[in-house]
Amino acid sequence: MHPVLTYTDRIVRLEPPARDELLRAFVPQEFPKGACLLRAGQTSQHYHFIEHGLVKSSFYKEDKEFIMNFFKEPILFTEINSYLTSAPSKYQLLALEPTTGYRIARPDIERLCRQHHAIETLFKQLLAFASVGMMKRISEMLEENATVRYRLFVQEKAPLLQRISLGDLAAYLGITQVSLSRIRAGQ
Amino acid sequence: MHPVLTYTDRIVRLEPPARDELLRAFVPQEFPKGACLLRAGQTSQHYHFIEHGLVKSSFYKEDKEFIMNFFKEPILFTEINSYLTSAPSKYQLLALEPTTGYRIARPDIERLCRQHHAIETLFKQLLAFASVGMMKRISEMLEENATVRYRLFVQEKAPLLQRISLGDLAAYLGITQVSLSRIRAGQ
DNA sequence: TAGCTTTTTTATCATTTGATAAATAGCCGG
DNA sequence: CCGGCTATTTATCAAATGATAAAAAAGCTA
Repeated sequence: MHPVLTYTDRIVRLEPPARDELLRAFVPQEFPKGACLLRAGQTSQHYHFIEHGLVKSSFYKEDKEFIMNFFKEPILFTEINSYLTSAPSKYQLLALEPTTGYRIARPDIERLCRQHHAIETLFKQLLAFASVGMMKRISEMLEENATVRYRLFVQEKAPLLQRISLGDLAAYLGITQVSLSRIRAGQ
Repeated sequence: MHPVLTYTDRIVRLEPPARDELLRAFVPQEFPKGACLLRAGQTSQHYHFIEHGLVKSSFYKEDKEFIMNFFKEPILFTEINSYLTSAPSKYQLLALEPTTGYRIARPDIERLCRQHHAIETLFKQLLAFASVGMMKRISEMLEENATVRYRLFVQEKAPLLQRISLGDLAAYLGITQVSLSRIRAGQ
């Protein structure tokens, strides 16, 4: 089965016409390590499905990078803010590993959401997943200091930990890499 | 026109059958100041429409309160995490002012979302708004210190500022009330 | 208005995190 | 295997924030 359908089947059941039309709208994509799926300043016009690989969503503030999220296979995602508001993105999407997958353009998504109620349900569910994740993130940033947030990340995202640099982990935790090194050393 | 429809009309256009059925599912609600719309530990089973009033979503960590968000009229919202996962809520919803409005139960929402594509679109849009807001929040917490986050709040949410205590603002910013007082004093 | 409670401010000291620089370790291409 | 990158650690000092206590201000109610 097509990897996009393997993924969407676990979220919502699509009838054959919806499945077929959805698949026709997805275009294969391939990115070497370090390539940008979306540059800051561009508008997010696609959802991306990652079949293999890892992508980070990040932005820069005065030469310091901060990471909003990591997206690893299999996942269907986009830079939501720019996608929803049509504003230029503050964030870039950058492949941390050689990444392959597919993408679908917003006009196709909007048309398919209008034509097939179940596809609208699918994209609503994607927003629901994103909301749950962001709420957890905000909650942790409010109540836990960097040391605890680091431990939680290690506990809950152990497989991801093997694939990202400590610098990127620090940028995700919202601290400097030097601070993270200190935390790892145990004070 | 019914205040719920005045609100939803600005998000998505509903046809008369959908409008009527939607309205029939909303039940009037009234809360005095200090009342709980949802207690921590309960499962979030409703969306709430606030016609007049103000509600905070917050949780406690070792006697310290942290605030996830303020919801002021007019708004249709819920504690999303518990609503979506059916898990007991970590968060409470508490009226900061005498609050009036309506609520709609999850089984009704699910039925209406199945029956009326446009109602599904409406609730998808509510998730979209929530996502945009949370992304901005995460972004700010990563890149700005408490002083800047305070200034941004004052700039962007001036009307809300008049209606909440400094203690609640500190709990929203993720700092102690004493720290916020120091920030306001200007170092 | 007096007295009580709650909110906000001020002060002091401890802890966490940042900035910077330098040392060490790891990695990769020739 | 060497040399040069890049990533990570260590060290030092500064800045931001927390914890605690107490004072001052504001609000409420009898």
